[in-house]
Amino acid sequence: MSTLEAEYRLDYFEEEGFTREECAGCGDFFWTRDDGRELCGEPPCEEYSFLDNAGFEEEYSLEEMREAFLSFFEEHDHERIEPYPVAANRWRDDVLLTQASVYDFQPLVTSGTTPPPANPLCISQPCIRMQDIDNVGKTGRHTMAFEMMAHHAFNAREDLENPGRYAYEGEVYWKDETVRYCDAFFEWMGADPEEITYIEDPWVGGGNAGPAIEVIFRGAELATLVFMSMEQDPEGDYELKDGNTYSKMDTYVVDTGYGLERWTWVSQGTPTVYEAIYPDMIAFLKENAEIAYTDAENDLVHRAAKRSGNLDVDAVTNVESAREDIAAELNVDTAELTALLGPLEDVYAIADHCRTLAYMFGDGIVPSNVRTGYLARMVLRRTKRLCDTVGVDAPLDELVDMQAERLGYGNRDTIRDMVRTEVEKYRETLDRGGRRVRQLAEGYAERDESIPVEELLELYDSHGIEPDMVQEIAAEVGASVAIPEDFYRLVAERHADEDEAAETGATRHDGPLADVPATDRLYYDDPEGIEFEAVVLDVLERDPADGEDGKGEDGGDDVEYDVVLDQTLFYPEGGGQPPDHGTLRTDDATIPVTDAQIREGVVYHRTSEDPGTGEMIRGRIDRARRRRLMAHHTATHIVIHAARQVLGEHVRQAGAQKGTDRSRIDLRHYDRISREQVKTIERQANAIVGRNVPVHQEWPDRNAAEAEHGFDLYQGGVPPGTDIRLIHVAEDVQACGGTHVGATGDVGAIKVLSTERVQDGVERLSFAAGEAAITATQDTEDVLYEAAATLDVAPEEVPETAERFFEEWKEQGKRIEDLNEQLAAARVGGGDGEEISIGETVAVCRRIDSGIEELRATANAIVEEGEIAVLASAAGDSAQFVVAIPTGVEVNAGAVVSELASKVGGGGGGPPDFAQGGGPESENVDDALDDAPDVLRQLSA
RNA sequence: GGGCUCGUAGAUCAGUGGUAGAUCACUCCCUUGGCAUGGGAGAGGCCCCGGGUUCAAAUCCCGGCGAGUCCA
Repeated sequence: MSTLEAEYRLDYFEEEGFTREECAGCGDFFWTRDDGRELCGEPPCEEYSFLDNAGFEEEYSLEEMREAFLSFFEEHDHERIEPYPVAANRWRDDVLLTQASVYDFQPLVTSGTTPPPANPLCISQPCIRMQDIDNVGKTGRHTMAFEMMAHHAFNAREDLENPGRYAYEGEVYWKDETVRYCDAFFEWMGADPEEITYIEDPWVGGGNAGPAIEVIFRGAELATLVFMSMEQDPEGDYELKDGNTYSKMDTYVVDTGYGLERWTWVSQGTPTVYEAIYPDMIAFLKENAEIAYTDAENDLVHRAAKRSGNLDVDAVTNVESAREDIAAELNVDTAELTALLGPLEDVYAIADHCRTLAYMFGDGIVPSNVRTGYLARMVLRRTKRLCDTVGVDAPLDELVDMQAERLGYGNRDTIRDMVRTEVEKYRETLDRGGRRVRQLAEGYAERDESIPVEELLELYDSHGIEPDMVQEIAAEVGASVAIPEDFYRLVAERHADEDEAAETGATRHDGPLADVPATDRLYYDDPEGIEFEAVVLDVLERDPADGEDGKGEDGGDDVEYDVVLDQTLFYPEGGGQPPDHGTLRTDDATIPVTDAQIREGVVYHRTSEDPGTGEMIRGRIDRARRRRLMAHHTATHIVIHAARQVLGEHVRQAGAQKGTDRSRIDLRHYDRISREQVKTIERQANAIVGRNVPVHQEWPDRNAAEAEHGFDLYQGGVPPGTDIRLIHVAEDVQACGGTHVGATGDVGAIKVLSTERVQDGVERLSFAAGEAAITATQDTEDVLYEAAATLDVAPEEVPETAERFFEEWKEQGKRIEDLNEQLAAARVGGGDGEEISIGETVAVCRRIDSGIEELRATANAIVEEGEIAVLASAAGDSAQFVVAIPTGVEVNAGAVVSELASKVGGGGGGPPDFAQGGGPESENVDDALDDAPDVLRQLSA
């Protein structure tokens, strides 16, 4: 086993006269030019010493600092790269948000699968870290949004047998040069090199590891230099701090991070980072919230802020107790300090959160109740609450726009629209929640109970109502409530036993793998091709147990095969496009292909017969099926393009499935799609079809393609590789591996069939293309014609007629009710039936074979006369009874009904004055009714 | 992706298997010179849709549609 100590003995340190010291405070090893130095320089061993004592030659704004860094590295042979979106889930599915510059290059570049956009490169990457959200504003140095400036180099070992297997070759630079660049940048900025310390701090994360160095200057960690060079390996020689063993990789990556905000702050030496990075916005917010301090207060705030900046946040988890310590140190009352600092902290947080929101919405995140959309919603609501608390009355969309403008986003109108929509939704949630809580709290107040914790959890979990809000409203109506300390832990407990759903793999091929070269796929060069010749390279028998649970039309136990060819026209399932079907013909047989899957470049053709390895076959694909699939695939691109034109550029594909009869795409959008919008989308889509422009493909270098078309290329995921396939449909360009028609006119027609809200923020559009569009339209028309025939009117009269019928139906219902009452009144006193005396009351026992409504009405009428009603019916399949008792008569109607109903094999009940019941044996109704007088007498006794 | 909650008059909501309700809004009448108001009467419901259980479903069960919310 080996530790990483040797990894830090750099020639550069040697040449520059550095010495290795052990920190007297924390015991970490560090490198310094100052050989008398005992402490590593990082809090808590030392305090920030740049506050009111700027560390560089000049003060820099955020923009100036970014430019200084990037141009410095540009001058030193790095290529400047445009930042990636903050929504990292647009190119990787293991994380939601971009949290570091290296995220941009994971996993495809760091693994060597795909070349980097430049090598070496420098970048300033916007990042969002939600973990620190509670500290933002309070500690003086935490921000949720930040830019990580970085220089990266991607290296591959030079002694590899097969260097061509990685997308980059050889070493660009490694540890010595990295530290040299960092050191040089400090010097260029005018920092005193004696003050810099390089702390040894091995890095481990996500299955990778390597030596790493923290760069400390005046108490602040200004950079981290990570040398990603190892991967987890049970056989590995290096045991690292996570207890796992690691071994060296073939590729190794320089991963650095220089916090733009920190550097800007240190250059200015302001008490908090926020004042250094958003001076204008903070001034605006302070004025808007009418925060003004006297000189004495200002001085106190200033001194407190300096102390906050010095807090070690790892050690101080509780902001409250930290505040007490500061108050004690400054010799002021804690409450007074809180009252003074609270609004300021809120203002800081608002500025930071608005920047976060600008990044999120600017990079195309749409608010929703899942994934990144949910995070955006949480941040937005939190920000809105902060604004309300501190008294900022400027509309939130305006505040976010201030940051969006500063960040140079071009879609500011959409951003504002999304913020406004979200604020409105939040307001509705608060209204709804407020009413619910008020009602609930009043109930508990009346019973003089306090609101239980379970209720609080329910309010939060199911209705999004924060405990604070419950407390506020409870206080108004005089109900008590205790919020437990560990409230959010209890929430987490509620969600503890939810199981994760398994991810569906990229391919459904689950059989054994063939050891053959990648299949030559002919469908890209010959999209119209139907027939081809090929050699059978391998035939793999499938385990019947692996089969698709007997769904195959061929029946249960038949053996199935995966046939591997040297080349094929069969399109394997992928990118939401189903596989081709067709046949393989040998000299003696024509074998149907029912599925085609691809795995590691090899296409597997599913058959129920073995064509024989080594045989020459003629393949033929099902032309009609393929044409329909191609039409739907091209139509998908057209519909997305049209939807973006109609709904906005933020619209992106969140999933798609093509079919032969209909296809669907899920679109990220922050509102329901109206009928009018659907019509416009349909019109625009068909206009593209009508223009009949050629659909063409190209295979450009991915980085060139990204530079030209941006990240919106990847509607359906990011493909690996150096070159990517682009499909141009009119003005629309997408990275796509599917098959397409030759020109938009070949799509024929596009008909949107339905919209459905699949999640908040995701709308599903179903549509049909070509022949299928005609069929779908005909189906819809059939429905209309059928309805028209039933109503015996012309189709165009259907809506009006349906409305009239509905109105008449309602009228008639009322009329029937009315007549029932009249009929009931007329029945009273007259007619057949038995009238008997129960004590001093007359009881009417009568059979009326009609509906229950009529029975009830009649019973009511009889009761009004002061008489007991016992009515029976055997009109339907079953017997029904209604018993009504006038007030003042001591007979329980429920008991009577129950007794009578038992004679027809059923039951019944109801309130003592009016009960109903019945049973299935309608032939016994008369017998039961005959017994009624006895029953009444018995029960009145 | 998963969990939870909700869907009843135009609006807000009661209604735990037995005759569909309240408040506001609406219409009309009375009170007043007019307004605020006060008094009275009335109209307004496929109880989201479809199945199931039951003598009986707004109510219980299953499915769908619509809305909200929390978690990763």
